[in-house]
Amino acid sequence: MKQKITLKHIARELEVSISTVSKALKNSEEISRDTKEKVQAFAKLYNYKPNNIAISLKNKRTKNIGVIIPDIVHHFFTTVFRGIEKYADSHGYNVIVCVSDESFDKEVINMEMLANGSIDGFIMALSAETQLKNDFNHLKEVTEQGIPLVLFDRITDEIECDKVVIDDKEAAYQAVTKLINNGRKRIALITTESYLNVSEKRAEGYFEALKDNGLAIDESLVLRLPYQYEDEQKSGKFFESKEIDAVLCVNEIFAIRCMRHAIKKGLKIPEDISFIGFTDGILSKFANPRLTSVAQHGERMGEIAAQMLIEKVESEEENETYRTEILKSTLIERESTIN
Amino acid sequence: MKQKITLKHIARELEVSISTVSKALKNSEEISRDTKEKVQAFAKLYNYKPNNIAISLKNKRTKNIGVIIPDIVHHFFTTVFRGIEKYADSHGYNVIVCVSDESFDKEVINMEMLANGSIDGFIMALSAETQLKNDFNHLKEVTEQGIPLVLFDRITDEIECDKVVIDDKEAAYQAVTKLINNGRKRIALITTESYLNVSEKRAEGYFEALKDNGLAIDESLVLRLPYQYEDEQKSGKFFESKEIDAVLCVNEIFAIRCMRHAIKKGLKIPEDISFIGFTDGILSKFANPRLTSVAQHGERMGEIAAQMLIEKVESEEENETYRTEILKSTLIERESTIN
DNA sequence: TGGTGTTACGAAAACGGTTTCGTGTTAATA
DNA sequence: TATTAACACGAAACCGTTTTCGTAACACCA
Repeated sequence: MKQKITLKHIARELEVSISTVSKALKNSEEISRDTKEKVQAFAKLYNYKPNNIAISLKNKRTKNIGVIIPDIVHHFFTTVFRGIEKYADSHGYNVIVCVSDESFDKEVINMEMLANGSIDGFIMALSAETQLKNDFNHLKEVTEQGIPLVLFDRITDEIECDKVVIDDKEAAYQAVTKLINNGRKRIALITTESYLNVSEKRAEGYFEALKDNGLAIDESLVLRLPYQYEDEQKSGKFFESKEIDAVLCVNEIFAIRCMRHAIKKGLKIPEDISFIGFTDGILSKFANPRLTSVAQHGERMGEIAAQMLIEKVESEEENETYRTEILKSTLIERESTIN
Repeated sequence: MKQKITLKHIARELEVSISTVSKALKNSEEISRDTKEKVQAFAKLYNYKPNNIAISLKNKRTKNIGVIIPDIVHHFFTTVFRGIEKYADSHGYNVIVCVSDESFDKEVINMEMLANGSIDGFIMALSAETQLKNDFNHLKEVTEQGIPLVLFDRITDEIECDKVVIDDKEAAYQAVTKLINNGRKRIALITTESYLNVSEKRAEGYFEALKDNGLAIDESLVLRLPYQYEDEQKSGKFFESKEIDAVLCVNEIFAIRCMRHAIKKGLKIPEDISFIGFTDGILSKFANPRLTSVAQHGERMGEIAAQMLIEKVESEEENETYRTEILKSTLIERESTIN
């Protein structure tokens, strides 16, 4: 087993001091040509690479970013993660991921773990439970310690920090407006049961668009489903019993499932009933019919989050100004709506 | 900004030595009841948490696992990752993810980066480019340094280390056999162009099943597509020109796309033509018709990989025995085949 | 010859912990 | 009373770096 070589080894071997080796490797002016060449040659020969941990301890900078997300088998989060990783990697940072599993406790534990020196800053999307409990002390503690934090998608107003979101309300508004312009009158909203910031925003946009276009708000056209629903009974009944000519779903899975119900009922998509989903993921693209969907530009979101974080991490002064970046979403029109 | 408190602070405040504080916090026998209580109370009050980096440096153990995968926006890898994260988390380990983006160079750079002290071991799936180049020096270097390595899914025989795979060949064999038992005679294989270990194995199983069942091997029924293909021309033509009654696809995207071609051609699934895909992901489940697919049990795979790695990391002796775990895959039958 | 300035290097502190070993104080024992 | 053991703690080394500061050796100049 080849042992990793350290400054100490080089120093001993070349009969110079550790400081000399360290300086020689950094091409310091202090060291003579001869010595530098000797040291550098030796280091290259034995493939010396400084120990990251030691450097982290010394510099009090780890070059690690902590990412905490509710789930990883989830297209949108994965997309954001890719953006984060991409930006981080190209700027010399590594990414440590923790999955909160929508659990408040796991979120807290993971944060505390990472906050003890493992990372230089956090990027996170709140777990459903955290949003429900409305308890953000763990975030507060971290920011009070001066650890930069960037929130994305699932955010809260209670914490002052940088944030990146998409214009959920606006996106829903536009989507519903489009449906109305296509002549749709009875537009359903399929949303989540549990309290999620984003779902609420989308619902707001839905209601506002109806109102602004002079359509009555009919609460019976709003269906709330469990976030991870497997049981199709509830949505099945909904489709059987209602007369609907368009549907806005807050995610693509809801949309795909509901399209099935519609097809089973004998409805033609998009002629009899139109569908628009959120999260323009793999399902929207490959569904049959292909689903018109609100693209959230997750990768861009991740890049922006990473950029915001790294800027804060690397800025010397404690900049107490935070910004919230609002990304424009895009409606990707496909076969489930009339063009 | 609340500064993080260290042993030194506590020692100064309580007018004892750093060693005493350290021992008191670990409930050492050496320290008197009084002192221990005093120190522990103080530590709790100021919410003292040891610095991970310092501990890592001292122990030469980071409690971090490095995971290098070709892509993260990819259902199977994500699933494996979830298994890894889950097991790691429950055993006190954090996970650092790097994405190789199917690039050899990125894989090498990321590995070297992490190998300098950041992690205790690696779990990885090789990039396509690495498999093509057949260059595994970076893996060799790492293992020679005594850093444990577990390979999953995209593996190589050139490196001695723990491995986890599914029985790709067997799975393909079973799938094709099933199609044959359903009376299918002209079974196509849609696979990848680039060299991927797994695709080759699946092709082997396909051929062997045909042979064992007395069906002629017709190379014109094998279609090779670029890994990330967007252009549907090639597969479109293939379906137009061939008489086929069943298709085995090495991933679900290929399957979904090809089902579209078949439907467009006026074929009925599964009556006229059956489809089986690999990677039982979200697409298989929600496709229309739902796709019969080989479940690779990614999460289980990740758990096993993590378990193997952590065992190696924590075992004192340099155990030079490696094992290859072969997971059984499962054929999930849905609407795209006849039951 | 004494003073000054370079040059080239080493000692040591620091980052924040853990751990070994030495030692002063007290109490028990011969 | 002298010896010994137990107790409770501190000093210091160590992990692998970086960086500040001190200084030996030499050259140069007046």
